[in-house]
Amino acid sequence: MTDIKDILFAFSEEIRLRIILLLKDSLLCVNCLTETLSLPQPTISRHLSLLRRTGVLEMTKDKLHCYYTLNKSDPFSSLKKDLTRSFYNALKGTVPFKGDFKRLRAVEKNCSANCKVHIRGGV
Amino acid sequence: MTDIKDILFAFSEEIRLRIILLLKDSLLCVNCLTETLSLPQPTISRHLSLLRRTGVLEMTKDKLHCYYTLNKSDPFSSLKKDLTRSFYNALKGTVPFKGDFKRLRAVEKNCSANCKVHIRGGV
DNA sequence: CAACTATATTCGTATATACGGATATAGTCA
DNA sequence: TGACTATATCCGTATATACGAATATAGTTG
Repeated sequence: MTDIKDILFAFSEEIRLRIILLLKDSLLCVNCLTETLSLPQPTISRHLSLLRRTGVLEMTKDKLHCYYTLNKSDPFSSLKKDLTRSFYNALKGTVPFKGDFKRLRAVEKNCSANCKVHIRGGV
Repeated sequence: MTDIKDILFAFSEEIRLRIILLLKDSLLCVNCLTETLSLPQPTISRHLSLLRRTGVLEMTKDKLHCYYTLNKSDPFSSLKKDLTRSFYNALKGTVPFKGDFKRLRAVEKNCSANCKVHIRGGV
């Protein structure tokens, strides 16, 4: 049921875009995202929930942890992939995104869950 | 001064996206856009003004008419180009965009200004 | 069962946005 | 100059959005 308005909305907020780009080649738990972005956990959860409703992300549960990653199989997935790649290429070296990637590397070292960063073959 | 938030905002509204895609390979006056989209003229002007402030569009005046087209020379232009192309490829065949292109062809025939549609070498 | 961890949701508030209608500006032409 | 055309801006209103703090849910472990 995702329509173009939902996609526009999903990609139109900086925090959501930071989340999308962090998940571009990774599978991360909510806690890693929260720490990487240094934002309140409810804020992250709210955005994750919206991105999931919109079909941008998908989530899998494993025991206590909820892992989020890009949803690769939905009607508009090629547009979402394009947008993700476009934003990634344009922004990976800029504030605040560059810092996000750097912080993620530190955060995931202390993570007790099974997050995976830098998955090959991402968008 | 355009920053990423402005770009996100500019591309996040359906009417604005319709305008952007109509201007992808064209140079159009406000009136042609208004008629093509069948929306009140102030609505179109407001969105055009925002898109210009954000650096997505540029405008040139010629006598009575204001012509809008994509702004090809600004800091984030490659991102904007990418986004435009991504949206165009994904949406050109869908409602309401497909109808917009069709209506534009009819509208520009009766246009007394010097609009140019389907410029080669667009984004 | 109790304490703990991970995540989601609710609630109230402040702010932002879009819209239509009316109006303003400004150039053109008879 | 007066009528006309093209476009921009103002204004009030209705709606939507984000946020933080508090709270709820739910699985895990001692």
